[in-house]
Amino acid sequence: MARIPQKKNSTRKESITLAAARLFREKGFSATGMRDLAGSVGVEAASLYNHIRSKSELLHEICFRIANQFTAQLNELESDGAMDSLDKVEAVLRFHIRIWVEKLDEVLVTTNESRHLEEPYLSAFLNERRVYVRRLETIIEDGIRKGQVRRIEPYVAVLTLMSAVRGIEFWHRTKKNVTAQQLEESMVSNLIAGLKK
Amino acid sequence: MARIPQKKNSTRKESITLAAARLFREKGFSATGMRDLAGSVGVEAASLYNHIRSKSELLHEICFRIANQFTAQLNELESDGAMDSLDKVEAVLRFHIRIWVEKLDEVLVTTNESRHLEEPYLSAFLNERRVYVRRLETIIEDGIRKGQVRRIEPYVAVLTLMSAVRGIEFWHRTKKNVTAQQLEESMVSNLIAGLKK
DNA sequence: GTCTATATAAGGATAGAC
DNA sequence: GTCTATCCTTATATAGAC
Repeated sequence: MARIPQKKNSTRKESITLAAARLFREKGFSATGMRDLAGSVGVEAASLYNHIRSKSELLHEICFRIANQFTAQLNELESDGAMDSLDKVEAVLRFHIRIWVEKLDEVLVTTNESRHLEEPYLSAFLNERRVYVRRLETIIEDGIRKGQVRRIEPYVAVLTLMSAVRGIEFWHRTKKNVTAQQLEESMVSNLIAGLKK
Repeated sequence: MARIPQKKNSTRKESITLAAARLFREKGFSATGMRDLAGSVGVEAASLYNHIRSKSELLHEICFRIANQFTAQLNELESDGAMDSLDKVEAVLRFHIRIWVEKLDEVLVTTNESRHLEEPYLSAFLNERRVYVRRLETIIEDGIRKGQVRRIEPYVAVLTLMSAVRGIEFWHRTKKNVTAQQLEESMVSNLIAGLKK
């Protein structure tokens, strides 16, 4: 009997991956046991191995999926010749904010637990991130040359932007007072104002 | 025979604590074994227990020492009636930057690994942090009232400032191009400009 | 105060019945 | 595809000789 094609997020493996993202975020990769994960999925630990190869594979899946989303968005953005530098920076910033708002588990695991990737994936991941940061620096440098951006260290500016959005982790615990929209606008205006000449 | 009084950072326990901070940062609390720690100190694992009670105790020591430094600086600052709000924010920001530059291991462990504290210390720690953030919000609100600070969400502003400095983690790997001074000035001007009215 | 040896628990992963 | 049972390794921490 032919298998019915399924949407990616309805497969068994996908729901395991998302449960893992949640646990890896809450307890960390090393402190999360396969028995914890099995419990949160509703099976015994041994059963997980019919769907995944190892605990490491889950981390790999989470980290590279997120990394590729960042890279893909930047690719799209850079192919747009009409945008000026400051608008590009803002677009990247808004993308980061939305990922942190919408996919907290996965992006936090990518940020905090990627160090537990096994080689050669760890090196590949770090390299992809290095390249990504350098591309953002180039956009900032371009903005400085064109007089749209203050004369600051491009590297520092990129680090500041990428790190500032990590505060969204704490927003998630107290959403009540500030909506996602307010958060985004407040953060964007705050950070972009700091760049403008 | 009387013991000679020693400076705190020359005791055996202190050097173990600093070695632990380094390992906890690099590998995470859970993934760091007592054998790893013993190896980096130069003894067998069992010998560590003549100086410390448990692995948890080391984490506790690291986290509360840093947390208390932040609180103490804020206490000092707030007792200065002559400073206006924006200057207070800048002073806090500079203090954060310097801690991240000078004590990366300990502040990163405090930030990333404090979740592994045992109760009741975990609750005490989270509460201290909550209070600290609220006090910073108050300073920002004060600045808005007095017309020195743009009308943004105080909570978002505080999260943004406190998170932005985390980028310094990556600066440590590439110090060569940007000095600590440049880093501090670039970050301060960038972030404070975003707040000013 | 440090060592070797070990107690005790928990970790990831596999075998094989159903 | 899920289960029970289990292998094997590693973990924190302790006991007791020196």
